[in-house]
Formats: sequence, C-alpha cells, structure tokens
Amino acid sequence: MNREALLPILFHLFRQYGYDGVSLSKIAEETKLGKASLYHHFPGGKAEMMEATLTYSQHWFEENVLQVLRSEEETTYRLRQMCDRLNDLYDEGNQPCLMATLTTGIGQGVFHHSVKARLQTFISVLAAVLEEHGLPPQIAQRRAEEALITLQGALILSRGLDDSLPFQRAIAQLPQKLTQKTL
Amino acid sequence: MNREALLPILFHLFRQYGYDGVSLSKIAEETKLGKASLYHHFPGGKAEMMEATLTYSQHWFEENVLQVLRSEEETTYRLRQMCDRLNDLYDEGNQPCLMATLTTGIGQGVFHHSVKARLQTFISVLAAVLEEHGLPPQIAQRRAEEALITLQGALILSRGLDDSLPFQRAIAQLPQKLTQKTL
DNA sequence: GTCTATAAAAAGATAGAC
DNA sequence: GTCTATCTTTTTATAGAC
Repeated sequence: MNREALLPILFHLFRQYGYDGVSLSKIAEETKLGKASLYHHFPGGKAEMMEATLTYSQHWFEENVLQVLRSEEETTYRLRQMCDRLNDLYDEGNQPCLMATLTTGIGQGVFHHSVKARLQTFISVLAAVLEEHGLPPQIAQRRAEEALITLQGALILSRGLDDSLPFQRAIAQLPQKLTQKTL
Repeated sequence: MNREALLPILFHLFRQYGYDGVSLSKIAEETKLGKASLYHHFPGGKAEMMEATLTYSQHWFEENVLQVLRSEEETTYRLRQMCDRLNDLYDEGNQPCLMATLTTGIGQGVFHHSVKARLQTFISVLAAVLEEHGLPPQIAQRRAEEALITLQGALILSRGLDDSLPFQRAIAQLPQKLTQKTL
C-alpha cells in the first residue's frame, strides 16, 4: 500500500463526513491499515491527510474539468464536456463536493484559502469560455458564478432530499442556461 | 440562565461548525457555563442540544418564513417578504444554513429525517404560492426547488469566496425569477 | 442552577519490533 | 511498510458540594 492508493479512500471519507467527522480510527478501518501505518505515509497526521486529499482532488479537477474548458473545441462542446466530468465527479448527484464540505467545521479556517482559490479559478476559467462564446465579460462572469451556485445548491438539495434528481435536472439544463441570450 | 437563552448560542455554533465541529468545551466557553451545567439543561448531552437547536430553528422558520408565505397578502408581496426573512436568517449571506451543515458529518444519518422534512415542507409551501400566482403545478414545483438550489448554492459560494455579494445578488433576483413567465 | 473534581471513552500520536 | 502496544490529549459524561 502506498500514498497514492490511499488518496481515493481519503477523498471519499473527507467529502462524505468532513474534516471533523473523520477519525483516524475510521480511516484505519476503511484503509485496513493500523494507525501507525497511516502515520508512516502521512507523518503530519490528519491535517497532512487532508492537505494531500486537497491536492489530489485539485489535480483531478485540473486534468478533467479545467482541461476540457481550456481545449480548442467548440465552446458549446466544451461546456457539455465540463458537465459530463462534473457528473462523474459528483456521481450523478450522489456524492457531495469537498469544497462545500470544507466551508463548514474546524478545517474551515485552515483550508479556506485553498477552497477560495479553487472556486475563483473555476469561475474565471468558465467565464473565459462564455466570453469566447460571445457573452459580454460582465455577463460571462455572472453566469459562471450562477453555474457554481446551481451546482453547489443542487448537490445540497439532492443530498438533503436523498434524491439525486434535482442535481441531474440541474446539470442537464446547465449548458443551455449558460449560453442562452436572454437574461 | 435557562434552556431558552442557550438555544441562540447553540444555533450559532452548530450552523457555523457543524455537529462534529462543536465540542462541549467550546459550548461551555461560549455560554460561560461549566460542562456540568450544560448537562443540567440537556441531560442527553450534545445530541439533545442538537435536537433542541433543530426544534428552535424550525420554530423560527415556521413563524417567520412559512407564516408569511401562508398569509393572505398578495403573492408577489409574500415572496418579497420571504426573501426579507431569509436575508435576516442568513445575515445577508454571512451565516450558513443549518440544514446544509447537517447534510455532512456524523450527525448526517441521525438528523437526516428532520432536514429532509424541512426541505420538503419549504418547497411545497413555496410551490403553493407560485400556483396561486398562476403557475401550473409542475412548473411551480420546479421553480420552488430551483429557489432552494439558488439559496443553498449562493450561501455555499458566498462562504467559500468569503464574499456575501453572490448571496445578496441571488436573493435580490429571487422574487422576479420565481414569478417570471418565460422559462 | 452552577460549580469543582473526576471518571470513562475516544481521538490523535509515537515507540519499537518484525 | 505494517504491526502491537502504549501514551497523551481531548471529549463526553457524571458525582456531589454549594
């Protein structure tokens, strides 16, 4: 077992239960490792596990969502691709967003900077695509923000209602909502 | 000091840090009571404190948000009133939603039923107002869901970006978005 | 109703053998 | 690289005095 193989498990636990909701015992149980083994891979303990998980999640996001948005394809195609990747990331609305999870709890203060940077990057890259599509810069920025609001809100609602349909509807409508001419 | 006076403090702590993120030491510190005193008011410990907080929050929501939605005023007036109350509840986007906080962490399983019921009630009461306003039942239901998505998402984004403007924009647009004729 | 003191359990972390 | 065992700290919870 190596650090790389642990990250998907940590990612799953942290986004599901939050930083405070995950104990080392739970991680040990889930990874089938002893606590001491976990400290071998992450000498900094839980905080380092969370840091590593953030980096892991960021890489995935960069290489999947942001990369397609920055590609040379048609703008509408890129937006649909983005939605497909987000649909994977959130398992069709059945898995929460790590960024949203980290806006609450103790980790809030510690990891806030990473969360803020990630959100800002996403908005700005998405807005660039919308500009390229022909929207005025200010509108593009607002639309990008509204897209994040819709994604995050739909995830919360789907989770709260224990029903993935709200998220599925939201993401299905997203490409059209982003590019429509009327406000 | 009595139970009633403790509830606003508990409410503040729980929605800010989540169930797992709040320790009895923190509560003791914030309320300026000893731990033993807390157990005098809440023999069931932290779980009972959370239960009481949920009830407290529910009462506030019933007597403020739901009551104006069920009033005899004009539909558009009721919707604007709702937004005013929600603006108070979330302190213009500076305070998170307890329901959203409870969709994560350990308390997730325990308090999920309350959260689900609250969301469903809100959607259904709001949809009734939109029907009364003249929207077809199915559209009204979807619009109500979209309103919750927008509210929750805007709160997450405002918190993540550490900027209350996204929430303020979202809630300002909400009455119009809910009642507009075009999809 | 609040306190001090204390107990019991869990979480976080480390030492050292294999 | 993983384990058992142990330790420290924190958290939850209770007993009993005032």
